[in-house]
Amino acid sequence: MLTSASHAEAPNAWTVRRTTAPRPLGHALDDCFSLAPVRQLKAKEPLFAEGDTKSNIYRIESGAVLIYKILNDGFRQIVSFAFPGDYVGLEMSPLYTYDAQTIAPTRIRALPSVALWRRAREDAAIAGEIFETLSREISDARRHFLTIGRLSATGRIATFLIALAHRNERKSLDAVDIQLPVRRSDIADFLCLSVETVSRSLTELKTAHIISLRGWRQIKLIDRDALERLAAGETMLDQGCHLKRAA
Amino acid sequence: MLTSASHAEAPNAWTVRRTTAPRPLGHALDDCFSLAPVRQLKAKEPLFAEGDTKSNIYRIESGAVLIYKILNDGFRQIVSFAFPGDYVGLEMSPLYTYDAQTIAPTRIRALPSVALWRRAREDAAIAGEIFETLSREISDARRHFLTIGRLSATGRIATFLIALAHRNERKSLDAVDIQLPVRRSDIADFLCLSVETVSRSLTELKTAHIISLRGWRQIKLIDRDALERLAAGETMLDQGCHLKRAA
DNA sequence: CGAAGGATTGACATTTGTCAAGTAGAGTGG
DNA sequence: CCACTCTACTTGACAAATGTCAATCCTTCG
Repeated sequence: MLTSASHAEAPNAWTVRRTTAPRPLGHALDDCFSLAPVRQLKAKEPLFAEGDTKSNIYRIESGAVLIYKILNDGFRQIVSFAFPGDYVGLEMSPLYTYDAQTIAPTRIRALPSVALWRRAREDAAIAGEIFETLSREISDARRHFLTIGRLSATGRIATFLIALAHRNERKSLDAVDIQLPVRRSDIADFLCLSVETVSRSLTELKTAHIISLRGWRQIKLIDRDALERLAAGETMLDQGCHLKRAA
Repeated sequence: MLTSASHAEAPNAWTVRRTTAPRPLGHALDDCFSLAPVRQLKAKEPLFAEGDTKSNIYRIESGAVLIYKILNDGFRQIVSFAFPGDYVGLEMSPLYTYDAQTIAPTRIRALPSVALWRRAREDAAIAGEIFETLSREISDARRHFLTIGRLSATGRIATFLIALAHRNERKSLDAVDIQLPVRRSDIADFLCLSVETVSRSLTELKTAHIISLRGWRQIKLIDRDALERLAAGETMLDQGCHLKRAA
């Protein structure tokens, strides 16, 4: 949800030829990477920069990576967060089109892009999984721009929190008590908001007893339905909104 | 620029790998479609709806198609415009994820999606071109969300006009006197603005003598540099802005 | 325990959306 | 060719949302 991912289970044309097997879940792409060497990075280390020749395609093993772009006016736009299992740089281009930097100690596997393309040409299963991953990236990107373009600050935050919850569910982690992997300013740069607005929206959700905060990185989703509604475009006023401003 | 496309030479990373050969432009994908039957549609006819089973992938021969989504709150979000040469529905998914409707009399070719995927499995050249097209869609989608998220109304309009100019250049049409293919409300729904704001921004550009308007659908780009700067994030005040409000 | 970075809050400016007129183009029938 | 009409567009006044700047308050970590 947050980035191009390997979480792979869209039923589609490519999997058709595998329908006989109970889990047409593709591991072919993953397998390519399991042979690749692991690289260990510290926090805040660059992985590559915009304009670099794209030599490798990466898969995150542990940690977290920020994919972003520095705009002319100096602002930073985060395009996606990459977490364990996610691929980075899969889209086909001769150069990296973004900057990438770790935000925590991170282990990655690097596979030379030419090697991957060669294998994709030879093995239709791999090509198919790349199609799937790219298709998912397209729909993620489009969903994200709906989020940015149409939702209020609070709606965007709600969307973000729901996405984190989903991610935790997929990984069998706690989807209620969520450990924020990023700082406020990262959220802001991802959702095209100012840090202040992110902060205000979180406070608003807290005041409405939809979430609760423990420290800066621990968030508890109390009323997930309300979050879903906000993410769907309802406003705080639409809802029966218990306590408009009780405080 | 405006949609997933076959028009293959946006000034970006993609052009680099083609610098050696003058036109290594792939026609394999196009060839697939040239055998497909043509369908004739009137203006305002639906091509498919969100949730329909994806039976066909389309290529526009003439006319124009709107790809959009109706949101919960009734708003319409236009995801892209598809013009002659563009593909529609290429991304891999078992269902259409958007609505599509013609905005003018349109001729399209329809290719069964299973047929295309089969050919892609057999022919690496076709698979490669699909990769490229999808990759371009990803970068278009991301560029678009930068536009939506970071630019003022005027900046977004400028971006849109520049994109139209590029499109016309690619097709050897007039890139200065531009015939708008869409209405204000389509621009608004594409750029996540209200119709009124679109109108005001156009008026502002006209007043600054950056564009001129002849009727509703004819736009002349007078100061393209200024447009480029606005699209890059500069504000009207940043520039030496001849005539702040001379009127 | 103190320092430094990160987060929150408040006051205010700016931008954009909304609602309500009003105007201009395009098409139609006389 | 003109009047009529419908739709698309423009403009204005105002409200709401968000960004900006500045001050202050937490947390974390050394």
